[in-house]
Amino acid sequence: MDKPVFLGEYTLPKPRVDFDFKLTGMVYNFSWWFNGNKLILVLGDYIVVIGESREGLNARVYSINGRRKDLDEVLKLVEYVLGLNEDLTEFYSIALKDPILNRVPLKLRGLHVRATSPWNAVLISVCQQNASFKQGWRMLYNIYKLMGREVVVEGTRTIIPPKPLDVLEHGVNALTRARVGYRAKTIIELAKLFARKPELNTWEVSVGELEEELLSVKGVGSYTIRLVLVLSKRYYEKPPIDRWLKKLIALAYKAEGREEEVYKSFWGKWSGLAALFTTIVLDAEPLTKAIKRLVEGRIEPDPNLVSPLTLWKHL
DNA sequence: TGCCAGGCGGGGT
DNA sequence: ACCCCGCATGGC
Repeated sequence: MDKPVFLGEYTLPKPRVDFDFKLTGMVYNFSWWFNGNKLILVLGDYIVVIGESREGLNARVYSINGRRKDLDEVLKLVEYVLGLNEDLTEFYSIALKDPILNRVPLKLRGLHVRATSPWNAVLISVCQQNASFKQGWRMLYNIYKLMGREVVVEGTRTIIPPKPLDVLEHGVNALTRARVGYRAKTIIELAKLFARKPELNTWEVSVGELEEELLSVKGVGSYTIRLVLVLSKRYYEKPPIDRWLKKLIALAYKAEGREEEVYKSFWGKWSGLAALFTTIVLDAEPLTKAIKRLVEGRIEPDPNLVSPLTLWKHL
C-alpha cells in the first residue's frame, strides 16, 4: 500500500452563499470518502482531506505519485467539486413553490451536490440504469472495492477509484463479479472510449462533445448522458428523467404525457438539479413507496432509511 | 415462484 | 412516431 505524500494545508475561500459542509459531504457518498466529519476527495493524482473549523473549511493536500505541482490548481478543483461558488438562491426560490421540493430551502439548505469526473459520473450513471437505487449503488460499491486502489491517509483507509485502464485490465470478468449484469459490456466500451480520449475526462470538456461521444457508445442513452452532465459538469438544463421521476412529475404537476416539457418550464436551468434533489427528499425509495410519500406529503428525508444522505453510513 | 426496477436498443407496426 | 420485448441481477 502506497503512502501519499503530504504537500500542505490551506484555508479554502469562504463560500459565497449558503453552504453546509456536512450535507455536501454526505450526499451520495461512501464511508471511505466521508465519515461524518472528514471529507476525502480524490482529484487525479492528489488526495484532499477537507475539514471544517470555526475559521471555515481547510484542505490538506496529499500527492499520490510523489510529485508536487499545481497546488493552486488543486484548490480550484476543490472549489468546483464542492460548489463553493454555486449560488442556489434562484433554485431555492423556485423550490419554495414546488410540490415536491418545497422543504429543500429549509431542510437541505446549503447542500451542494459534489461534482465528480466525467468518467466517474459515467460509472455511477450506468449503474443506475434499470435497477433500484440500492442495487445501483451496490454495483458501484463493488466496482470500487474490486478495482479501486486502497491507500491510507491520516490513518483512514480510503479508495482511489479505478481509472479507465484499471477497468480494462480487470476486464469483463471483474465487472461480472461486481454484479453489474449486462451493463458490463457498456462499461468496457466506455472505458475504451475514455482511455482513447482522455481529454473527455476533464471538467473543461464541452457539454456538446461529451454528449456526442457518450451517445456513440451502445448502452448509453439520454438518461445516462443527462445524469453524467449533472454529476460532472453541473449542467442542469436537461433533466435526467427516468421512469421513476416521470411518474412523480405526472402526479405532482398533473403533467401526464408532457412531463419533460412541464418540468423544464417550471425549473428552467435548474431542472437537472431538481431531478437529483427529488431522489434525495424521497430517499430514492422505489416508485410505489415514493408515490405514497408524495401523496402523504412526506417529502423530507428520513434519516432511518438507507438513502442518498445515509449511504455513507451503510456501505 | 414469477414479476419488475432511476434504461436501452432492436425489431415490429 | 410509436409499441414491445429481452437483457443480468436482486428484491419481494
